[in-house]
Amino acid sequence: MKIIDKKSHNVILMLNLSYTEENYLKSIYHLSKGGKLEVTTNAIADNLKTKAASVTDMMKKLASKNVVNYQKYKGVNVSEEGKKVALLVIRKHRLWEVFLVEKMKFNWDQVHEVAEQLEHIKSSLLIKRLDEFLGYPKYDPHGDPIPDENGEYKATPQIPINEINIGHEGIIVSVKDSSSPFLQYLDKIGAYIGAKIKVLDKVDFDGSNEIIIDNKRTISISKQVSENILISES
Amino acid sequence: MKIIDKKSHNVILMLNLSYTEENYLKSIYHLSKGGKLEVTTNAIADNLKTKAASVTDMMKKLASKNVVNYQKYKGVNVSEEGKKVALLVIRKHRLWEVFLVEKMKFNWDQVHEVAEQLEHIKSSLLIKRLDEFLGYPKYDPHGDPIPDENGEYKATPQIPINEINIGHEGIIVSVKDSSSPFLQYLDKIGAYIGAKIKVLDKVDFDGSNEIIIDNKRTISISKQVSENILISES
DNA sequence: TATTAGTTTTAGACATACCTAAAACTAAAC
DNA sequence: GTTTAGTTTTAGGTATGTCTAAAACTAATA
Repeated sequence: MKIIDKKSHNVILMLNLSYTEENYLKSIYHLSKGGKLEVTTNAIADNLKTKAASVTDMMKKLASKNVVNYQKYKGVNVSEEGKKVALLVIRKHRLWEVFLVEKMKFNWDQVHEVAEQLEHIKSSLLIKRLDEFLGYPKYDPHGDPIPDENGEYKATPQIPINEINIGHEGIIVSVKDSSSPFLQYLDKIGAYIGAKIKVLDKVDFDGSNEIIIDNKRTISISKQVSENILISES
Repeated sequence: MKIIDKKSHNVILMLNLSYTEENYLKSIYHLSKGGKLEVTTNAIADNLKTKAASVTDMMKKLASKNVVNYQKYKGVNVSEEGKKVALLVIRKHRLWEVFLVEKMKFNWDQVHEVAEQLEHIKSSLLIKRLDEFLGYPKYDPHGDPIPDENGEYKATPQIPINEINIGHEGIIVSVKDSSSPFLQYLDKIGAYIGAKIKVLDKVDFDGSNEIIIDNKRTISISKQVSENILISES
């Protein structure tokens, strides 16, 4: 269906994609790292827990709708139009995650399944109002950036704790050292991906940092540890 | 799938009904006035804008899942289990409508379409928290009662304005017609759920009613309009 | 009671999204 | 250049929910 936007007089393609088609686009967008890499059939099948043959069928359909660029045996990627769809779904997913954690008091590990459903609700007004209601958040509870209405977002700068200034806070998004002893140490102190960290104090002579985790647990971590925990500042 | 409820030790049938099946149950529940009347195939087809043949197919399927009582040519009704499903969907629909109006600043006439989608989100925790977040509302923005977790609600005696005697007054609790044009008309004349209405005069020859809204605005409404505004007399 | 109009069901198709199994293709090893 | 292992596509089939057209049934009228 082609409709004319009365304001811009541009031709807009009204894409009415199914829940399933939206999920495929989102998967391809993620696997291609935002459209940068070609994605294989098997990678999509693994990601969506389906079979390669089903993926091939869907690629033909999405190609016919011009939301992916697909050539037999040559892999697939999102088209410009498909990228917009994927980014809108991601925007909705992450806004709903913020809503669930901030307003519905969900834990960060309870939000994903429900957000997978909510991301397909079709109402541009709702998304606009939800964004406003939540105070135009830039990051979701996992520290991932929320695309704006135009699909634009800045990649999260990931900063080690030792580079965060006193009083600043953020979310643990990654670790540099993923050895077992280090991860066990993180577990012991109650640090995990998604945990909220605030830097309370920095000790000059040994480079250690005093931090509070999830506004609950105050702890001092060594310079070495603080260099290996990456934070997305908020 | 049968699971055992740890608290009650009762066997619970985990019904995983589709979006479509839920809509059929809701429709049958409404058309049967809460399970009181037998519902015909054509009535369901009209209500869901589908065809009688499709309804028959679905009735067989819902009967096999024990959520409706169905006998060929004899009409259909919700079973006890089906009634629970229908009431949960209605509860979710109405809670989301309150959310959209109170928190998302939607107008009355904008909520229905979106609530039709949101009512199928599967998360009992979300509904519990949403209910809490909204302050345990008893009525939706159209004045319809919201069933509690057990599916119970009290029906308010709702009387159309044309049946209210001269000099009597009450509160608008609901509307029969919830089409966009009608809701916009109500908005225009300053009528809303919760508004105080007093019937000042009734004109016999055309059935129109002269009313005063909130002791401020005196207006004449047609017979048609007065039949579609429901009042709780006080 | 027989007819008939309207309702409901059945039969057979279609689209979506999935599957398995076999065929086609790619790319790397020999 | 062949072989081969792995990937991808095709072919054909399944389940869901829809449809049209025809058959079956109900209930009201003659």
